[in-house]
Amino acid sequence: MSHQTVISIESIRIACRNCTLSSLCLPMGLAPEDVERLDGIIRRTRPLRRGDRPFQEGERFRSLFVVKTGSLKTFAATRDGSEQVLGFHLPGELIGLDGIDKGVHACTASALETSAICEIPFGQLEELTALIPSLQHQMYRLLSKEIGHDTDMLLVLGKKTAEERLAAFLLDFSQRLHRRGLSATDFYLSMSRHEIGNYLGLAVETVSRLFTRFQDDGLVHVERKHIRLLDLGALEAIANGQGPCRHQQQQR
Amino acid sequence: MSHQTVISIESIRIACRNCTLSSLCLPMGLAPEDVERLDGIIRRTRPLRRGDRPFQEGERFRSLFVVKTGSLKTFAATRDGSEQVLGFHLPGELIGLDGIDKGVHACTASALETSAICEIPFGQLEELTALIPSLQHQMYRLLSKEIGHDTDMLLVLGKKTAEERLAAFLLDFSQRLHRRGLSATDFYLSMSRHEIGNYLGLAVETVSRLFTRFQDDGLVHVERKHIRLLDLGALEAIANGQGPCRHQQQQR
DNA sequence: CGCGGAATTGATGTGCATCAACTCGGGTGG
DNA sequence: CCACCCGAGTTGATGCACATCAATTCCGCG
Repeated sequence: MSHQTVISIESIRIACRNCTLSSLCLPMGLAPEDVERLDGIIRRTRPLRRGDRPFQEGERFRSLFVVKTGSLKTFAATRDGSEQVLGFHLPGELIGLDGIDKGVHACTASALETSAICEIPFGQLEELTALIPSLQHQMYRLLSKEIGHDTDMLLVLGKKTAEERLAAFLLDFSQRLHRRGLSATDFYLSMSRHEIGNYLGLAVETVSRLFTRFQDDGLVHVERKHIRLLDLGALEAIANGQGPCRHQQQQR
Repeated sequence: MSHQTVISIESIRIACRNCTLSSLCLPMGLAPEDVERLDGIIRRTRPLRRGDRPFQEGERFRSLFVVKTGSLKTFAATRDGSEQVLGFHLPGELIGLDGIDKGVHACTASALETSAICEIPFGQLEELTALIPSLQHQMYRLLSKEIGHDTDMLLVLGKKTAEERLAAFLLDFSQRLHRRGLSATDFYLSMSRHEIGNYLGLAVETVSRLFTRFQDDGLVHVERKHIRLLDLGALEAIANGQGPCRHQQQQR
């Protein structure tokens, strides 16, 4: 038991470096000693259980967080009581960026399953980025990437039909998993149908119906949270609005 | 005539400083000599006429742009031929941020009217931010602010009804104008109804109908592009989903 | 003055939300 | 270990908000 614990702590250390590496360093190529310095300011936090919240909307912003294992969602409360799911976050992804501006977290993060995250105190990160140009560039890129993803979502919510949205969602998820070395066609969705619907601006029932329709059409195999994508090409066609059931393109 | 030209060039110089000041420096308080250095890398560009495009989707990313006068829209093409308006940009606002990540502009900017903008070569800006911590912080804040605005829009597109969207749009516009020292209740919309509808995920006809309905209800006065907001409180109530015509809150 | 795109207004259709009933699965306690 | 229970998910029936289609009107511009 204690033997296992030692192993697991060590593996977390490694995972922590790896994940920092993958999201902050890898794409730009950071010098090893700089990786060391970055690693020096990262704090390990205790593992999260389903529903645990590393930060909440309105809380003072102090740190960014990197997902190490598991998955989280972020959401914001609307003034009328309900909430909008803003994103689902997989290992290697950075969350909390929207808190930098006002110094207050603009959304809440919640673990969808047992997960591990790293905390990066933002003040220290800023000092470091001023010293390491490539790290600064990487930070700009990450923030910009987040903007790009959000504008993609604007397009989805503003222009796409229900089935286009779900197809786009499945493909996005698939690609992000694939980038982390996991299967692009066989995975588990850690979030509920309700959360998917909320994220996509659809009712739960619509999401459910679409899953069955996609399955009937042989595009996917659905078994509760276990998803297998059977026809990526057809899903892409649907996501891009070239699916079967469009009479003609809506021009709003 | 030549006298006028001299005056106008001088006033552009001043406007250029002012606008840089307002969007990049003012909120953080930058030392005067640093403002000078920032000003040193900013390039004036020739004035834009309606439809001119400072940058286009797919083009190599080199610079950010600050709106000095007038207004622009940004939009992205969807794979099926239509386009999604991503935002409208007023004096003092920074555009092009979404190009940093991939080094390629992710959207196209287009002037809605005769406008003036400044170009900020991003490479030089990066060098400068590494030297001036408060400027670096300001850049992080600006990028984060953009993310925050996008997530606000996600909420609008994902959860709100047509009238909530238009009310939210008018209020957002009003507040942004007010922050630049203009009237919050009396202004001109430089974009067409079609562009508003596209931005809000609505058909032109719906936008038009809502304008007349709001006018009939005494909330606004509409005269083509000239808008006067008559009841900010009621508009806010509508934008927040507490408007009159909701039977009960939808819980998707 | 007359043309053409933008905006408005009305009539009709439909995609998806909503309401409702039922099934499934997994966790709990007896 | 099984019966129960409760939330998650599915499926069907209905309604409505908004898109779409169509017909004017309005305004800017040549």
